[in-house]
Amino acid sequence: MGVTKTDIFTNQQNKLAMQLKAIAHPARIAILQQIIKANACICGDLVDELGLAQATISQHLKELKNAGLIQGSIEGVSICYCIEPVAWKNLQNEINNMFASYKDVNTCC
Amino acid sequence: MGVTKTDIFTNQQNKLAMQLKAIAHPARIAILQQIIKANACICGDLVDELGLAQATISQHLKELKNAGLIQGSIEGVSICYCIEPVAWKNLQNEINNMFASYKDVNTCC
DNA sequence: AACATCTATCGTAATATTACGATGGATTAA
DNA sequence: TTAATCCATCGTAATATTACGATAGATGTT
Repeated sequence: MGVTKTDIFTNQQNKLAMQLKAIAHPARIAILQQIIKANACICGDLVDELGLAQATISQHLKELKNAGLIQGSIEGVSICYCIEPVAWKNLQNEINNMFASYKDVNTCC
Repeated sequence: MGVTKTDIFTNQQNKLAMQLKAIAHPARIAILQQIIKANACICGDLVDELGLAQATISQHLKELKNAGLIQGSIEGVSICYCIEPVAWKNLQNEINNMFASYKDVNTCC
């Protein structure tokens, strides 16, 4: 027990859950917002912007990267992160579809 | 340690993270999809539809309810769940804003 | 009242997440 | 080369999540 039963769900459901989970943390939301806002991808600035330790920020960046939502490239001594456009738009579509499938006929409850 | 530092983030960031976390599980995605599909809110049918124990489904429903995304009403001996329209649309907007704020200028990384 | 049905909750075990200090590897500057 | 800077990773403690059996409460049926 204690582990999610991914085998009884579809690949689509598992992937969507995995990517949503990557976003579902205030620090990672703040990181994404900062990356989007600054466009010219930030790196260690995130440590100053948010009030978290460097190791913690690095860990959050790793999760966003593992989910495929951001990408990083070496920029001199520091590392530059930015949105991974394809995954970002795919996720946007998946979420849109999910929300759009709900028709507010409200004939229940 | 081990607890999310909500105090250093905005209410908006915390709320969005909280609601996204509620959705960020394949079982809860499947539950939401089923509720939307059936419209006429299901209840114990979810236990049959998904391959999870009744206690587990009930726990997932509770989390969706705590996040304000669904509502339940007593329907005879069983309980009928459906989408909470207001929260659902608010969340849809919040997510849309987040994704829409990204302009694919790709001048980095 | 007695019974059946449905669901919420309790208790619990296994695992995952969160945060941070400390350390090490890579790159640039002196 | 030496020192400085930046970041990833390791190790770890505290807490949260996930899943399920067992049980209890509520409603409907006989």
